[in-house]
Amino acid sequence: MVRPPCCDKEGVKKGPWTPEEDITLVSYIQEHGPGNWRAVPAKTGLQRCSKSCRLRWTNYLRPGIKRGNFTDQEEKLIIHLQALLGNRWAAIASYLPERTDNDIKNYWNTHLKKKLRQDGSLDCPAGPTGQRSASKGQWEKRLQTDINLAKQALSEALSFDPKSDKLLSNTTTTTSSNGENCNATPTSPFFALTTDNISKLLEQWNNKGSNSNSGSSSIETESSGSGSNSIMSPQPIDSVGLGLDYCGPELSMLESWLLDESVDQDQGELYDMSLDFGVQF
DNA sequence: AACTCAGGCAACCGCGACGGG
DNA sequence: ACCCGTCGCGGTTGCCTGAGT
Repeated sequence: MVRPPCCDKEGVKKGPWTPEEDITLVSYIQEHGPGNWRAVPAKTGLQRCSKSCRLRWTNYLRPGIKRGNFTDQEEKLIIHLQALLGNRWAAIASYLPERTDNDIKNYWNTHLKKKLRQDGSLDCPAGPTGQRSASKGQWEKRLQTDINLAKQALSEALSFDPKSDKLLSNTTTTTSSNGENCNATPTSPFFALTTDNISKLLEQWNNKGSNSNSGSSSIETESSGSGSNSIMSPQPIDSVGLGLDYCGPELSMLESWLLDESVDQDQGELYDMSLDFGVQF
C-alpha cells in the first residue's frame, strides 16, 4: 500500500513561510497551544499541511529557540553525544533545549563533520550504526572509548563558566521542543524576526504572559487558556540563583549512568554541580 | 559589474511509532 | 488483533547568499 503524501492535496502551499503565515500560526498556537496539528490548517485557514505547520513551529517559531553560532561547549556536547547516540538528532537536541534537532543536524552536516574529518577523528561513519561491520570486540572497545569521551564531554559541557558561556548565563524562562521549560538568553537573536509584525505580536504575547507570571521578562510563554499544554506553562527550576535553569528533560538512564560513572571515576564535582542546578537523578 | 560556485539553512519527504476505535 | 489516522524523526532537497574570479 502506497500512502499518498500528506501535502499532495490541491491548494496546499509549499516553500518558505511568509510573515503573515507566521503570525497566523503563532496567534493560533497562542490561543490553543501546540498540538492537534491536523486541525491547524482548517482552523487557521492556512494553506499548509499539518506537518508543515508543526515543523515551522518547532524549528522556527517556538519560543526559546536560540539562533546563531554554537558555543564551544554546545559543539563539544554535540560531537560526543553524536558519537554516543549516532544520528539521533532529537535525542541529542533534548540535551540542548535551545537548539532544534534540525539546527543540530544542519550544524553537524555543515560544520562538525568537516571539522572532525580535518581533525582525523571522523574516520568512519559515526555512531553505533556505522560500526556494525567491525568485529564485536572492536566494536565494544570503540563503544567504550566513545562512552568515555561522551562522559568527559558531558562533564565539560556542564561545567559552569559565567564568563565564557552565554548559554548558561542570564537566562529567561521559556519552553523547549519537548514541552519542558527552558531558557533563552535575552541577548540571543530572536526567532521569526522577519517583520516588525511578528515582533509586535510576540511582544503582546510576552506582555500577556508577564501578567500571569510575575518576575518574568523578555521572551516568555504563558499558560494557555486550557492549561492542558505544559509547553505553555513556564516553571523555572533554578532555585539556587546560578542563572542556570536546566530545561531539558529529566535525566534519563543514560545520563544517570554517565554521571554515576563520573562519580566513580573521581569526578564527583559534576554530580555535585548537577545537584546545584536542581537536576534530579 | 557580472558570473560562478560552494556553503548554510529552511523546508519537504517518507518511514516508523504510537494511540484510539 | 487489526486498521487507520496522526505525529515525530531522520534524511534529503533546493533556494538563497556571499565569497571568489
